[in-house]
Amino acid sequence: MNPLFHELFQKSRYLTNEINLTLKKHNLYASQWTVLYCIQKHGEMSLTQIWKYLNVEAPTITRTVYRLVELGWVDIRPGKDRREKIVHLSEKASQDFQTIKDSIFEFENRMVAGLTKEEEAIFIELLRKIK
Amino acid sequence: MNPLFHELFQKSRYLTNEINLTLKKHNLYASQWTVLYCIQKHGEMSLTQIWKYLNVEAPTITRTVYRLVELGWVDIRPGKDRREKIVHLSEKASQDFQTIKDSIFEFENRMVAGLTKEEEAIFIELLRKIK
DNA sequence: AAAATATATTTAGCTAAGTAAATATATTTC
DNA sequence: GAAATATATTTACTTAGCTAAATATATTTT
Repeated sequence: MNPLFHELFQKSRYLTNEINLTLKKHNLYASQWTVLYCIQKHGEMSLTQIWKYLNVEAPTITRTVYRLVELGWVDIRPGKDRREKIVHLSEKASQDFQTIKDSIFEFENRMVAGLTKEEEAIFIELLRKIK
Repeated sequence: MNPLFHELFQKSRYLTNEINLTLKKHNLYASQWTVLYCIQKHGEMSLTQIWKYLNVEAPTITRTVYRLVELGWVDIRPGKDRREKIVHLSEKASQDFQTIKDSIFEFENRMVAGLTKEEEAIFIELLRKIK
């Protein structure tokens, strides 16, 4: 395999594992946090809005959101369109949000500490050229 | 989330999906191909050699290799150390290998067509700085 | 040689992605 | 307004990674 792809996949796996480790103290997994973050940013969202925004398939979001409901991080209410379900952060999630966001922020900064701001920009640019 | 991480995860997912699409005509999945490629390259390998080389956990390789046995891509024989299992390509896999390798090669080149060789090198270098 | 430790693999169970097809409700077309 | 089509969500099942703990065989220590 082209080393570029090999390295990219390895790093992606490494980073999700490290994020999971960081989130462990908050009893969250990476994908769960991604959904929480996305909902917090947009106020409240339907399932469809979430999966379209995150660019994953619908069943993935159904599953993750229902797990988040079970764990008490989000609540679901019906929308005006009776097909759709609107997801919003629970009281608990709203309270804990900033603390969790801070640990993730700290983690992310640690991971890119070896890159200058310019290199970060170049990296993203190159990443976008792979398609 | 830092856009760098967001883009990296998205691209990683996009690429595995595209590789799966490319491999579909050969009735293979990305991770199965990765294992086949690795075995072909090294002649034959024990399970431990495979997972250490690919940098994943042992149970992941156990599962993938046994699926490959079921599908007729690899065979397993005992090693001299009676704990270990040696995996090698089947007749079928050896025959089809070059064709599959060619489609993957074609796919990879298409994906990096937007980058110069120099940019590829820079990309890998930056990727390695994230840690 | 027996006990302790190490290594190779497996089992069980979790998150996380995917596809294909089913179900329920809305919207559009005839 | 009924039929056809579209949209939102769910269900069932697959690959693909992970951790923790079990099992079997080797190696080292005592």
